[in-house]
Amino acid sequence: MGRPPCCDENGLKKGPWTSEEDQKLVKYIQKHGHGSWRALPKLAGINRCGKSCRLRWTNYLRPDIKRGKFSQDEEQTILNLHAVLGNKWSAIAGHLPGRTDNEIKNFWNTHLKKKLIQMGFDPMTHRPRTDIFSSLPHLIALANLKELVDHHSWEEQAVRLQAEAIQMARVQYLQYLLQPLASNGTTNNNLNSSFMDMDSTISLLNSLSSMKDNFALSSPHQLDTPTQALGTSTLQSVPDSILFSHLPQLENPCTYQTPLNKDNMVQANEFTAFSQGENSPNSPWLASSSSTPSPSVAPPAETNSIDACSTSSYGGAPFAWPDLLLEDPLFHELS
DNA sequence: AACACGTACAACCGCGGCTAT
DNA sequence: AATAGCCGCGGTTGTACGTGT
Repeated sequence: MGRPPCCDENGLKKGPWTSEEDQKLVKYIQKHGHGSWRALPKLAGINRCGKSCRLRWTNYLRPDIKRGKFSQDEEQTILNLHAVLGNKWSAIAGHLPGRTDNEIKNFWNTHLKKKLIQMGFDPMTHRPRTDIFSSLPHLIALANLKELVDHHSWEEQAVRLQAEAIQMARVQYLQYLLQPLASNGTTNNNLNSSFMDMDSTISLLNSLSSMKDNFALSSPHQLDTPTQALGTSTLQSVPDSILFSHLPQLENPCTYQTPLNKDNMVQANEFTAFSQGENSPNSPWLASSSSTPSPSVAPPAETNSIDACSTSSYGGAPFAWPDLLLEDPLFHELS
């Protein structure tokens, strides 16, 4: 429709509010209520647009606003709600009395988002990230831990880290190769893509766990999936040069799109605990961890659909390699 | 002390939903 | 049914303040 912005009128003030303007606004609303925001500025004697007045009132001047730092409980609630609702700040604010959507949004962008990223989680999906660069802090932490225990040399660590990075790249590339499978003519794309993500995650976990145990780079995992069909040991045969030449093609490799299915929950929780580096009592991803009961929010729809799935098949759909995969030279090297 | 850089947060902008005409 | 206008929301920007060099 292209309605012009309400603040187009010339002569209306913008920018920071003065205490005088605040007083006028508070006084007017206390006496008359805000009524029509568009009409309010004139009636209150404020040289601003109604939108600006509404924002100032709802985000700053409202008497029921709780100022000050967010408590641990509030932080936990925001994390929980964001995992379910996403960036629905007003909906999240509805569960936090006295907090405005703007305040929560700012708190998220300046604190919580960074916190999640530092912990190796995708702040949008709340799931572990597997792309190499976002995982580097974990790899380094892992190497440092190992060093403390075993007193191995820096050179050994470097070799180990390099090997681990290559291993992760392999997993990532495999995930990239398998992406078309998840959307290749079957009826339940969400279901299939969840298998892809889970398998890659488990392969990655196995790789890291194995390294932790004996510096071996991988161990085969007993899952009846295409990932297993290729096998992590087969992955070891991928030449690094080919591998890294493919990496720039990866599109958003860190995103996990679907929840884990219930049959894989044990592995999923292990991975969650592992990824966090410690069993944080405040973990938003562990069901029993919250110190306060989570608000009753309906789970996302796809969570329910996953309940019906099984780890032993792809919903019964006949399996075939997609053309995109068959055309890839690396696929032929792998198989 | 001066500067650069990072952080926090208030405020603005533009879009879309809803409602009245 | 189409249009116009209001309101609320989410994304982005601007700026004050803090910290490190």
